Amino acid sequence: MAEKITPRSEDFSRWYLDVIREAELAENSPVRGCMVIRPYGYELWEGVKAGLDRRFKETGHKNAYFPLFIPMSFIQKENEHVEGFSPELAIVTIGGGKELEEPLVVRPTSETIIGHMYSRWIQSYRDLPVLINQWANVVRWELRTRPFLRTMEFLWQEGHTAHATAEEAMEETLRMLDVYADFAINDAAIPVIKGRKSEREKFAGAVASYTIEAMMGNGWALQAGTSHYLGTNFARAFEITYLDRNNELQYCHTTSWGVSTRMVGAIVMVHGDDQGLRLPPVLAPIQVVIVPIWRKEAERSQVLEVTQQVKTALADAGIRVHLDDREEQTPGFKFNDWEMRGVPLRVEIGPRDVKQQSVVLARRDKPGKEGKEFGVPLTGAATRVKELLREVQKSLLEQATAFRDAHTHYVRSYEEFKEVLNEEGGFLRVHWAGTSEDEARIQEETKATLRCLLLEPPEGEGECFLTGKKTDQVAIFARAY
RNA sequence: CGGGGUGUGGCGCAGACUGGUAGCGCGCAGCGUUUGGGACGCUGAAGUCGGAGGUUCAAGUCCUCUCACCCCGACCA
Repeated sequence: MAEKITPRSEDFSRWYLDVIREAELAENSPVRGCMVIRPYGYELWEGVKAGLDRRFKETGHKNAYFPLFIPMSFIQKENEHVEGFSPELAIVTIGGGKELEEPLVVRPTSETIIGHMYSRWIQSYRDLPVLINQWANVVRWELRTRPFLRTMEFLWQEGHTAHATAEEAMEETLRMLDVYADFAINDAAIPVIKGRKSEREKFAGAVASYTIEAMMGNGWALQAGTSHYLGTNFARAFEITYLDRNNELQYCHTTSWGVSTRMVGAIVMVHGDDQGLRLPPVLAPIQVVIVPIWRKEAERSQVLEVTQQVKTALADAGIRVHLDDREEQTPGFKFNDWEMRGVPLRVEIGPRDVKQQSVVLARRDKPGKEGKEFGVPLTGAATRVKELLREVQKSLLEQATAFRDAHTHYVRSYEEFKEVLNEEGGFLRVHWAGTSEDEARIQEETKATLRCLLLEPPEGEGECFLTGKKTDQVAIFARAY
């Protein structure tokens, strides 16, 4: 049978597109730059949503919904914000067959309209903080798109909070960055680096932007989530004010933070291998697939009876299980098919197993025989499956961490920087005291960008690899999506 | 927006230079044999050859125009 997935080593970008197509996560749409998220891909996104939403609720946030359309004038109220977004806005100028008096912007993000509402809702310090999140779609007119990583329309959540003081707002900004990191590491099994964006890379309108950066399987970086401290920029633009205890009018300090369907792309690119997807059990739509095997008609009913029992036992144990009883496919085909779709664990049940009252378990994170366990007693199967799911989750995180660490290099000079980047790629860890112009030059010459400045670098003081100046600031540079 | 490429059953492609009744693989449907790592046989359905115009007795093939998509570079969750 023809190979449907290009090997990763041959062409990573092609591999990524192949996996997304073959695993039926998403497909290109008739509209250029947009994608259709198919049920399996959407279930994965629902897993991401569930993990994040739970954490948002636990940290005191409520969900709400704001409109898709934003008056043009709102976007124009905050200077940097307009400049940052105007090239990528989709604008509605005709409605109901008539030219609109004021064009409506299809939201690229909702700071402005939410700011407008906050100015009405917030009067007193007693109204603060306001902690709201919304799940929504947004549109940015991108020229160069890639499924999940960058599409013209994408799904995300955007949190928007308002606080009395800068300290509180900053605390919130960093708290949500921690929430993102916790989700990425524990649910998505993606090791991420928390850091601050440089002036050049920060969000348009923010005072400071923070990021979680992940390394993809080709050594490139991906910003998997961002959290912004907006200072009083939007409060001033939208007059979000409150009276403090001394009856004095003050501007609120606001934050915003977002994670998008890009996270799905990250999961694909961090864990996937030449066989296809490898999904972390916490997020996998199907955690366990059962494949029945038989030769003769007599064996069929016996085998199916046992697979049905196991399915029930696993479902009762709270495991997302699927029984693949298709008769038109051979077991071998099913093995490959479900591996390609990234199901973490497979249960094989054939006549031999029925006789011994046992099952065969195969884990996705380890190839072939190495990942198989034979003769697992039927009675203890659910317990063993649960253990293995935990192990697979842990193992995926370990593998990704080991990969990232193996491809992260501390460099001391620009020469070394270029050499390592060319020969190995990956993350370049440097002491950094350069300017935005230096950053631009590095990008031009090497295509690497400053991904983030580490929050608490363990290195201590050193010399900037570019300028030689003493600094305790440590940065990660990398090629990025 | 600059550079490169491709449009032919659902998908991947051949056919084009040299014009002469549209073909292959996969997939799909039916039947039978199969089933512990991507099964096989037989039968069958399915294509205005991206679009428009032109040359010609005759155009998937030659000419002109046009549209769309993909890939590589400048901006971005």
